[in-house]
Amino acid sequence: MFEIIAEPNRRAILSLLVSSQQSVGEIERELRMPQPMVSKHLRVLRDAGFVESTVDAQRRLYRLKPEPFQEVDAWLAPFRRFWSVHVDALERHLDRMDHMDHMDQSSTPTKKKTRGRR
Amino acid sequence: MFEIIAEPNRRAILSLLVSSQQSVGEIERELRMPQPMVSKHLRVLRDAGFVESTVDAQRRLYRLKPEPFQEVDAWLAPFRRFWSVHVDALERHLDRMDHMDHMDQSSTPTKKKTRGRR
DNA sequence: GGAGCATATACGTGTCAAGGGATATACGGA
DNA sequence: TCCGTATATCCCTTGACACGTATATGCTCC
Repeated sequence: MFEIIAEPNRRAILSLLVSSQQSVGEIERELRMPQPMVSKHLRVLRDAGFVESTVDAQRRLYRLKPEPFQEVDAWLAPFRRFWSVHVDALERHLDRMDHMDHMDQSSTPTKKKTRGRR
Repeated sequence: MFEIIAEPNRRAILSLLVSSQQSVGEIERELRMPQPMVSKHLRVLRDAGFVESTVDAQRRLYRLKPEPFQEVDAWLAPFRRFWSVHVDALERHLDRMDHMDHMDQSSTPTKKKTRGRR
């Protein structure tokens, strides 16, 4: 699944499809990519469940499917917990600096603090 | 960046480091992976900013860095909007079925609805 | 039914990176 | 200073995949 989105052209195609469904020809024009390459990448994306297609005469319209993205999100979850801990630590650190600023009135013009409290 | 996490062994290493920092030898043992391979993957991860290391005598302790994960999360953001729309659509669909259940008291024992409202 | 467009597949080629093993570097202890 | 441990780097081979070109399939309209 990660191998799929590791390919830049495939990510470009996915980004295109966020706004709305597109035909192969539209993708080909917008990404300036030879048509067989578009079709092949779409094939990979479809096999991996990232997109699905419907037939409209000779055209095929491709649109996103949510499931794989949710899986990526699920993989990311543990790390998200980890990095928010770090953001909290940073916040605490900055809070301490705020306190030091309050105690030290000599006002050496350091960093401005424009953070809001939760 | 996606190429980095596309490699299964590297994802395994990252998952290991979620709980706490680890030395190369510990990773080697837990993942049953030859040591040069561990070092090489760690090198890639470090160059990409996913991990950082500190020296402890002959040991090197590796721990996660949050930034690249936040970038992955940022990339995922537009798609998250997209898939929550779909979840909402599903919710609306199920809500409609709820209404139909209420209107139709013939109570054909279909799916139980155990969803909560937000 | 034939022409033309839209899309898919087949094949050949080059590149790049993972894996394995051997070896180098660095540090701590006797 | 010598040895053992811990980690990093080097070399080589192999496989996978992206890309380009050529060709096949399928549909619409005249």
